[in-house]
Amino acid sequence: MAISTGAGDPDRTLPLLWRRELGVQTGSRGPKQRVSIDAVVEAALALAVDEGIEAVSMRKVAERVGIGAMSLYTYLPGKAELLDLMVDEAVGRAPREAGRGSTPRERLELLAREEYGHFRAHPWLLAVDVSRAPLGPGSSERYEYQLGLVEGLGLDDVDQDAVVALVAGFAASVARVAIESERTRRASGVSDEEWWGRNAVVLERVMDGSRFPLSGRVGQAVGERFASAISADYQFEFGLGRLLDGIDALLAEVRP
Amino acid sequence: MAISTGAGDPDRTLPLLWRRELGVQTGSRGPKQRVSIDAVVEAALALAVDEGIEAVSMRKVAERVGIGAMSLYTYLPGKAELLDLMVDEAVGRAPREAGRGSTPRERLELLAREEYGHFRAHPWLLAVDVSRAPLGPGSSERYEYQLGLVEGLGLDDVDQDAVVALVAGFAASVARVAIESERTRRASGVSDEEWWGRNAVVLERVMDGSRFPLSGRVGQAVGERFASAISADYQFEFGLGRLLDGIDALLAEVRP
DNA sequence: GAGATTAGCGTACGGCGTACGAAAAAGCTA
DNA sequence: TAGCTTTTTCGTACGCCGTACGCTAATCTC
Repeated sequence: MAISTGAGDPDRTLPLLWRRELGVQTGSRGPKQRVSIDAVVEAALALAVDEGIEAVSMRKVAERVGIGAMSLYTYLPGKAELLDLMVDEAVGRAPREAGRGSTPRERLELLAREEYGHFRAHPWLLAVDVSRAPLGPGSSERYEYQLGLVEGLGLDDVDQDAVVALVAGFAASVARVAIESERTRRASGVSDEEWWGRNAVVLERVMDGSRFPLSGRVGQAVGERFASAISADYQFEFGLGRLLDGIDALLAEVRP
Repeated sequence: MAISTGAGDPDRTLPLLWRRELGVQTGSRGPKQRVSIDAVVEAALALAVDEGIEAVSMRKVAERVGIGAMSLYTYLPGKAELLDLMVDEAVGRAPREAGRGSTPRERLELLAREEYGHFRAHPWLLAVDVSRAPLGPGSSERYEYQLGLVEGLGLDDVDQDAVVALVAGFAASVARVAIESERTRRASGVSDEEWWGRNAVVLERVMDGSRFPLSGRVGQAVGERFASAISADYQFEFGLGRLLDGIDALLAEVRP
């Protein structure tokens, strides 16, 4: 399933995202709301952490906050909007310490580590399709923070955007494979060794030496060097080094 | 949603993936199967292309091949395995022309363009969580092909793996944002201009000039330069340049 | 107090993956 | 040829999901 967001009407979603800035517009008549939107979002976040994003259903979220399932719809238009709020909240809580780096390279490296760590700590985030999610305070603040890391380096505006997108996208990309392999390992309840052992019987029948020579050699080397658990971490370190080298070359050209 | 795969038992999935190499093990007694696994996979692929991955349900796939929904379970253990087969099939069909590049840099550039183009052409692929998906013939052949592009450059086995993963991961990462923004644009049925116009009312109230100065300036520059449709394409070109610069620097060090 | 408004929520609908078991088809054995 | 065994087919059903609809009850305004 694609846990997707962004399908909601922006006219409905934006005021929800910026609810703290705009103030809650609740009617004065009728019964008071028994809980708050923040409590709903918080419950959904907790549920995602505890049981994974696919366990976040309207019924379960409602149960967590102590109201009926359909009562949720007096707080939110639907599930898509709830996911929007969850994502913006989580993005807004990512650390913002990369400004401490003393060189541009160091700042971008810290940014990449921050993003990587945040996605590893909140794996459900990458399982939500966020396509043109309405701009909320969390993602806006993070974007502003990221741009601040490359301000004044001689890059034009478009390339400032491109650099931070490149670094953040790289971190998300590696985090995604790390998370996916970790989740499957957990779900299957089988260690890497046993998993490969069970595969070996079939694979050896099929991979006669001549058909996949490089894969056989390289796959073995990778497998020997790393438990696949930490293979993603090496991917991250290796890729980050290359990426920062490439960005440094650009910065050297444009240095003001 | 996370349309997830890899939950299946590899003892069941691997023989399905390598069915052409191993031969189909169908019992001789009883009724003949009315269709083939290949027909099932093909129908699922067509369905994913026509209506998107979230429309791929067991009931609809069965209807497309002309059997009852529950009959599918005599071909496959479940939906997870069907997704495994779809992904491996689609990956195996990606073009493999990057070997024509005359320099390592050129080959990796072609690889990135190939991957990017393939994901753009088969957007449903990136919506499937493939975590430690059992190795099938399609992904095995592609991995072998990718490794061939960086063979003999002086990289050790582990870094050969890391380089191709970096380039392919980058392409997938940019393709993902391109696809997601395109899908949302289509789903909302609203042009970029109109979408921003509807957001502007709320955003202007909230983004007083002082809170997000960089975002405001850069966001405007990006918006003016690109319709957001082609913004991903610039991200790709920009990122690819930096990435290849960084890899080139490494290759210059290790050149044999 | 009367009326208007709004939150809460029970019920229900159409979708999903798939467990279960009956029916039917085909080959093997006697 | 008759009966048995194996295997495919598939109708029904269960428990999930998101959410449309409409009633009840709480609370403010007049």
